Formats: sequence, C-alpha cells, structure tokens
Amino acid sequence: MGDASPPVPRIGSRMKGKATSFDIAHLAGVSQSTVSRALRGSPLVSEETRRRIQSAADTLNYKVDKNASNLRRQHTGTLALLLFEDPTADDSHINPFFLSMLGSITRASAQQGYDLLISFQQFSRDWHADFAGCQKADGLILLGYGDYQSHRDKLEKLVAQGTRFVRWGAVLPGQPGVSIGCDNYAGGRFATAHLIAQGCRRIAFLGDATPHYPEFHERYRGYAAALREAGLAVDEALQADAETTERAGYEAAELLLERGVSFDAVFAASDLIAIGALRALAERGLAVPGDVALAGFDDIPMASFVNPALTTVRQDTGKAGEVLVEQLLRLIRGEGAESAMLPAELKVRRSSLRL
Amino acid sequence: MGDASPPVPRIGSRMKGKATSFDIAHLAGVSQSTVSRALRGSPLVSEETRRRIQSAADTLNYKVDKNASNLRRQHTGTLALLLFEDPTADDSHINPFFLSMLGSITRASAQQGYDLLISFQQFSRDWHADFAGCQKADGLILLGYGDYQSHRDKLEKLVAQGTRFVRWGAVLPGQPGVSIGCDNYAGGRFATAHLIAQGCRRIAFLGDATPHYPEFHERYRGYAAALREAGLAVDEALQADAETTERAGYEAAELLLERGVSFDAVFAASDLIAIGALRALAERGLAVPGDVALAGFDDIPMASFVNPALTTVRQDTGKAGEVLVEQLLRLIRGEGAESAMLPAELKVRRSSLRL
DNA sequence: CGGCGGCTTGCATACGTATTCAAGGGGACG
DNA sequence: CGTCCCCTTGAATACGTATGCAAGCCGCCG
Repeated sequence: MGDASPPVPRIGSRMKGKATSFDIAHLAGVSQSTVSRALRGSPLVSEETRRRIQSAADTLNYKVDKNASNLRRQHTGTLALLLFEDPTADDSHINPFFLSMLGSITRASAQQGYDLLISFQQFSRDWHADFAGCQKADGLILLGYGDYQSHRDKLEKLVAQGTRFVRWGAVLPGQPGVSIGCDNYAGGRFATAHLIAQGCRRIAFLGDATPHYPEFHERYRGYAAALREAGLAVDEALQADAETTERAGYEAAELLLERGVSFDAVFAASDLIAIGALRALAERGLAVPGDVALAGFDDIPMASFVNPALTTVRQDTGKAGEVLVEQLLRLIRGEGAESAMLPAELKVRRSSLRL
Repeated sequence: MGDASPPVPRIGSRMKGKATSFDIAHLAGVSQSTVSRALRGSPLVSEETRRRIQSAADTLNYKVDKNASNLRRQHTGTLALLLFEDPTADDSHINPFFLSMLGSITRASAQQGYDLLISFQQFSRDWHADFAGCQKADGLILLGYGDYQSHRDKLEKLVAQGTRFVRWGAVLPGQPGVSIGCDNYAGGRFATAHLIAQGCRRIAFLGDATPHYPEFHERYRGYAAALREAGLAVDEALQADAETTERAGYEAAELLLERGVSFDAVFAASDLIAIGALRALAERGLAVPGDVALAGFDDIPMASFVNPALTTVRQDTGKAGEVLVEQLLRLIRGEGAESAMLPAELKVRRSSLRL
C-alpha cells in the first residue's frame, strides 16, 4: 500500500514552479522527448500529435526554459553589446552617437532573432574576461571611441580564446578581429574640402589627432589631405585636442582663441565638440558661419537643431548596426567575416555656408 | 590493472570545449563540489584549498557557465528592459528621453550586479508572453509612453502569472503592478504657472490631452489647474493633439496657427513637441520668447542647445533608473515594492523669459 | 506470406553547476 | 585513552531540455 510516490518522480505534483515539458507530456499523453521535438518544429512529429501538444502547452501556459535549452544546445541566442566610455563622462549623458548605434544594433539583432545584452564598461577593467567564456552570449559587439592600442592585448586574447566579436571603430590594417567603421578619412577630407570650397583658408581642427584615438586620427588625416590638395599648409597651431564631449569642445575652442591665432573655419572631430565650440565662439561674439565656418562629424540628432544648424559628416548608424550584427552572426555560424568600411556622407547645413 | 577509464567518465579528455568545473577539480586534485563551493565563496572550503582551486581556474581560464549555473539556481541575474515605441517612429530615432532612461537603467542594474537585456516592442504584439515564464530574466522593466488602458489586460495577466515587473509611467490609483513616474501633474502646473508669471494669458497646450496617454493627461491637468488658479479660462481652441515627435509638434503648432486663435505662450507636453513647435513658429516669423513664450517637458539633452534654449520640466532620469531597478529587485527578493512618484523640477531657460 | 523501409514515438543520457547528505580526520575535553 | 564535535571534503542528485538510438507500427514489394 502507499506505493504511489516512488515510481513517479514528480509529474503532476509540483504546483509552485512553472510548467515543464514533462507536464505537457503528461497532459498530452506523450513522452517528454516528443514534446520537445514538437515545440521545436521537428519534422519527426505527426501533425496530429503536434496539435495536441501545442494545445496542452497553451493550456498550461508553458514556455521553454531558456537556461535549460541553452545549456543543452550550447548556445544562447543572445548577443552582448559592450559600450566603452571614458570614466570622465560621469554626468550620465551617454554620447548621443553611441545611443543611436545602440538603437540600431538593438533593432538589427531583434530582427535576426537574437536578444541583446547591454553592458557598460570602463576601459580600465578586465572587461575581456567577463563575457568571454561564460556562455552569457554567443558573440560580442564592442562599441566606443578610444585608444585601442592599449587594449590590443585584450583583443588578441579574445581572438586567441576563440571568442566571436566585432568592433565598431577605425578600420585599419593589422588589427586583431573584425572591425566595422565608417570611412573617417574620406569624411574628414570631404568636410575640409567643403570648408575650403566655401572660401576658408585658415581651418582649425578640434579633436585628438594622435593615433591613440584612431577614428579621430583618420579624420585628422583626411583634414590634412584636403588641405594639401588645396595647396594649403597644415598649421599645428590650428589644432587642439578634445575628447568627444561638449565641454571638451568648448575648452578646446577657448584654447584656440587664447592662442591668438587667426582662423576662419573649424572642423571638429565630432558633433559634440562642434557644439561646444559653437558655444565658445558665440560667447566671444564670433558669428557662425559669418566669421567662422563650422563643421562636425557624426550627425547626431542635436546637430540639426542647434543654431545655426550644423554641417556634419553623417555616419549611417542604421546601416552600421545591421552590418555589425550581420558580420557577427557570420562569425558565430563559422562562415568567416571581414572588416568593412561604410561610406561617409557630407550633410551641408547653415553652419558652414558662407557663399 | 588498466582500471583507469571506467570510473572516470570524461575528465581530461575533452580538449575542444571550454574548461568545466570537473577540469578544475582534476587539476587541483579535489572534487567538483569543492570547486563549485570555492568559486562561489562558500565558507566551507579551507583557505589553502581555495587558493589551489583559484589558481587552477586561472590557469585553465575557467569561467562559470552561466546557463548551467542559472538552471541550477533557478535565477538568471538578468533584468529585461522592454521599450515600447509607436510603430510610426520608423526613422530609427528613438525618443531621446527614453534613451536617457535606458542609460540610467543600464548603469543602475550594472551597479546591482545584474545584466540588462534590451528588447524593443510593438504595442500590438503579444509582448507579455515573450518574457513571462521563460527564465530569460528575473524581472521586467516596462518603458514607454502610451495607452496603458488598452494593455491593462496584459499587465493584469503578468501580475496573475507572478511575473515581477515595474513600469515607468503615470502613477495613478488602481493600476496593476508597480509604477514609477515623475509628478507630471505638478510639472505641468509649475510650467504653466511660470508662463503666467511671465505675463502670458493665452497659453496653448500641445500634446494629447485624453486619458489614453496618462502622462500627457496629467500634464494637461496640471496645466488646467494652473490656469484656474490664476483665474484664467481653459480654452479648448488652444489645445492640439500631438504624439511625442518633433514632426508632430511642428504639425500641431501649424494647426494652431491655422485656426487663427491668438496665443502668447505654448506649453508642450514634451521637449520634442516643443522643438517642433519652435520650428513652426520660426517659419511664421514669430519670435520666441518675444511673441510666444515656450516651455516643454523632459529636459532632453537637445533642450539646452536649441535656440533659444528651451525652458522645460526636468525629469531626473538618473534617479528614475535607480528607483526602477531598486523596486524591481525588492519584488524579486519578495520584499514587496510600492509605486512612487518622483519630483519634477522646472528648468527656466530663455525660451520663456519675457521679463 | 515474409521481409524491408518509412514514419513516429519512447528511453536514456548529456549539458555543467549547486547543494544535500554522509563521511573522514583531527583536536579537545573528560 | 575514549568520545564527541568541528572542520573539510566527496558522492550523489536535481535543475529542464535536446537528441542519438532503438523499437513499434504499417504498407508495399517480392
């Protein structure tokens, strides 16, 4: 007597937790294997059985347990987005350009059926370890301006560990892993050539010009190339470092003004820098574009709303997100991916129009 | 002799996949249980053993498998953020206010040691099912303006299923679940009272005033209250619907102008609407704040950069993210959480200053 | 009429970790 | 010197799903 419990481990008894595939199996009068097959769309299950299982699953409000499923299949259906920011950006305002990228990446991965895990990272931390082998995500997307030189070792470690990742940033030869970026060189060249075409001859560059910030460095190279092509000299006194914040742009412009050098145009390495510079110029009573023509980079939403509207180099964030996700999925599927450079497009607005 | 293989299932043989706790155990000369305990910081392990295990783990570059761990512990260490947007926003520009919230929530959850899963949702879909029981996340954060009435049933279903979630939005009595929001009523009242104090008497309201958009409705109620307190009548001809986009703001302002009613101020239910209205006013040659004083709501980054800088009601997104995550974690820990209303703060800038 | 192949289904096991239970060893105290 | 208890460790099992393997059923062909 009382031999009920030993043979049946737990079917039907557990009311607390969510329903499992065993519960469905019990209700539909089939085995757990068949339930699993039916719900994953295996062709091995007959149509009638599939319907019965489906209706049982609906009844019990059953959802496949992602953890168990992922563990068994050794795959997560999740991508991780690592967003790097300089620790100095403590005002909790994320760079709008990256926010735009974030939105685009989110959409792209959703479209491909992947969830997206977001994580903010400090450059200083051992970020590469956190996501590498722990099966949190099938692949990584690295996003952030910055000094990749000092993190090259970490990237190489990722490659060595077989971690799948793509990086947004400057596309340069000899980099570890797959990089996607826009054509910063061409963008810088277009913007500067445009300023020259507007009659400007003394064009300043605001933004770090060292190779430590590869994107900015490429933009600077484009700037210098355009100057040379027009027969103009590159004057170091016309360059001032700035990280990509409005405040840094303001300060860099002030520095330039204090130097006492004359200039009739500013090419800023990012829109935030340009907007900061715009404020500094306005405070000195300099008219834009009358006294100083101004161009930025990124085409953040704010750029069209400042006064005067900002001429800038547009990076197609929508396309960028798609390409990043697409290439990452290729890596995950083992198809091999390639670095790619997206075109940059000059958006002319009032801030640069002198003619 | 030769009794090596039967008792030991697979230790040491697998070179392909990542190292498991068994590999660590083997290397450190202990059992898998001890490895698990050591790495989770259990006090049961001796200090010397812990060190040996730690060093073995470092050597093999071992990372705890999140899926297995989560499956075993029945918990994910992940929160999911569901961001709702009107399908009309196809230009891939997410509302800046929500982007700011997103940043803040990301930080807050990272600070609490939780990962954040981001998902964009269409109101139309059966979103409530996707995350409810599948163990993807321990809790949900719902974010988005909108018509909660038509989704009340879904919220109630979530509550019934025992899903832990918090919602950003209007805090009203009798709502299912926990809601966090700012004091939209007070914000609308402050902004309108400020416009009145600037000498305005015919103040328009741009934004949906129906209860379908509870936040906007509350702001409208605050607007109406301030008018009444000043002995001014609420004129329906001074109200025009607009969803929260720049284009809608532009069109609503145009509608207002075409109506031919006179007005000397505009209170827009969001900054995006205000910025659109600003453009419409400028095109008609109306000076802000000279001819029309203008105030918005949200204090998105753009608000300080438009010309003239926009007076607005600031919602503290940083605080909001913290509170959302904090209350959600309380729910997850079974401590019970309460809806809360955050203070709204008037930020006076040039767009409203007539004195 | 026997055997063979296609179509479904069930059984058993593996995924990698966390935790309960039992056991071993050593010291302290009576 | 014996007993008891604390400290540390190992063995075993459960978490819920996916899948290789084998078996049952049926019809068809030889």
